[in-house]
Amino acid sequence: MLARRDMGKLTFLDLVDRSGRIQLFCEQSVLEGLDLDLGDIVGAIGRSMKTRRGEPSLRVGELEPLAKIRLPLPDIYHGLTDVETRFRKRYLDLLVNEETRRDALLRARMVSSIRRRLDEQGFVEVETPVLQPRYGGAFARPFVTHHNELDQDFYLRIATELYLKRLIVGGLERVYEIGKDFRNEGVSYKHQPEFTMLEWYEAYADYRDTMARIETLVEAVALEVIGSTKVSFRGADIDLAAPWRRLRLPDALEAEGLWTRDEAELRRRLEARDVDVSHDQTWAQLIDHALSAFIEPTLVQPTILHDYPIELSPFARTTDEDPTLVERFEYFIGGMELGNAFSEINDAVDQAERFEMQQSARDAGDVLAEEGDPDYVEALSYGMPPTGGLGLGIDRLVMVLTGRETIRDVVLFPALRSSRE
RNA sequence: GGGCCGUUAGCUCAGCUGGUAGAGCAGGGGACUCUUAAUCCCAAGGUCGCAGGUUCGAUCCCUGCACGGCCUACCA
Repeated sequence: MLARRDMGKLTFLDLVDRSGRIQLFCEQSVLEGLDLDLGDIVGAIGRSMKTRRGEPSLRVGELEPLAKIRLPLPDIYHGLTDVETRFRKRYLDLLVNEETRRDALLRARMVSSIRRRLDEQGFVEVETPVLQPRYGGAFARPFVTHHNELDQDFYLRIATELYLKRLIVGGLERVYEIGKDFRNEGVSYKHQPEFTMLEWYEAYADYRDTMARIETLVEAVALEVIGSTKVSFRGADIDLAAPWRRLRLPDALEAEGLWTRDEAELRRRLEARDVDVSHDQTWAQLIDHALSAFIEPTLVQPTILHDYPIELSPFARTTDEDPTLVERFEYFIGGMELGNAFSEINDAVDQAERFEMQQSARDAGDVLAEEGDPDYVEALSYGMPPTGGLGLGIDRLVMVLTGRETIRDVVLFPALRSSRE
């Protein structure tokens, strides 16, 4: 019960639930002996009617209190705007801000739409370990925890990649997982320490098949969930309809005058553009930096950026034309990376060599470069079919579909520092 | 990590040049049989984020701290 208008012997109440709002029309006798406050939960039985002003209402015959509010509700008219309170007490945000409720439901519909479509396309949903003895599948710092009985440290997964591909080795052929990944890094409008990731792996597919699958998936999900492929995000009008623009990464950098294999030269060119490259130890890190500073922000309409340097991509197979490039793409919407995909390396020897390349990068000071995973290499030794794999940041797609500008708005309980109370 | 900004009643917000704080909503009491941000009357509601400092006097000026926001840096 979120509004009450007393007219002497007549009382109008607004009852709100997930399905919307209905006005209750109560005569004095119905409310006799009841102590009703805004925020109370009540059940009402009555007949539908229209008031003189034409408002559809329920003429209440019986009103039953179901739950008593004990603390005052935030201002219904102004809503709850204090950002910190909205995040810490999301239940209040949901109670008084309709858009919050709407977007929470939209997220749920989006995830089930994705799930349903993948299921229909022959994918099998699986669950892989969150606690992993070694972490991999992404360049990120992990959270570490400890198992007492086993007396062993575990990492909270930064990706599901390496376990899912073991399932491809095992013959499941099309698998996916939707779950939380954990990365022990900074927070921003598009980063949270725990976030929801979709990864799928498809045997007998390559990155071109995967491009088609993701762009048609996003298009279909948008149509189903918001009824349109057109969205407004961060001040831009965006059309999610397939096919998406394709752009080779070397071409994109070349157009900016930033495509060179010469590390020192690339460093000079970036410095000339006032980029702080002091933290970048390797050519790969410099390229990555150039990409995020000069290319990513320009990719507002959905864009598939493909053919990455081998140094950035320890799990992607090389292109047929150029052994220094791999069959990998990232896709961007609204100047934000939504996900990453590639034709997987399916040869154990190739994979072992890539881990060695990554070890060299670590030795050169890139602390995020992949550590090897001998157990994974062993799995590949039993033969993995050619496979297309993809990751999708679920939270970020929710941002795009809802038009919310920060990831904290699409995660119900975002990570905040504890307040000392 | 750095810079800037914010924190006043349960909520939304005022508060001038330093003189111990106001409103609306919610909550309490009252009037009203068609309201819908209902209206009207009455009363109540405060560790001005926390701790110091300057001052005769601090919500206001200064310092530190906490939490939050934006930018930046870091970051698949």
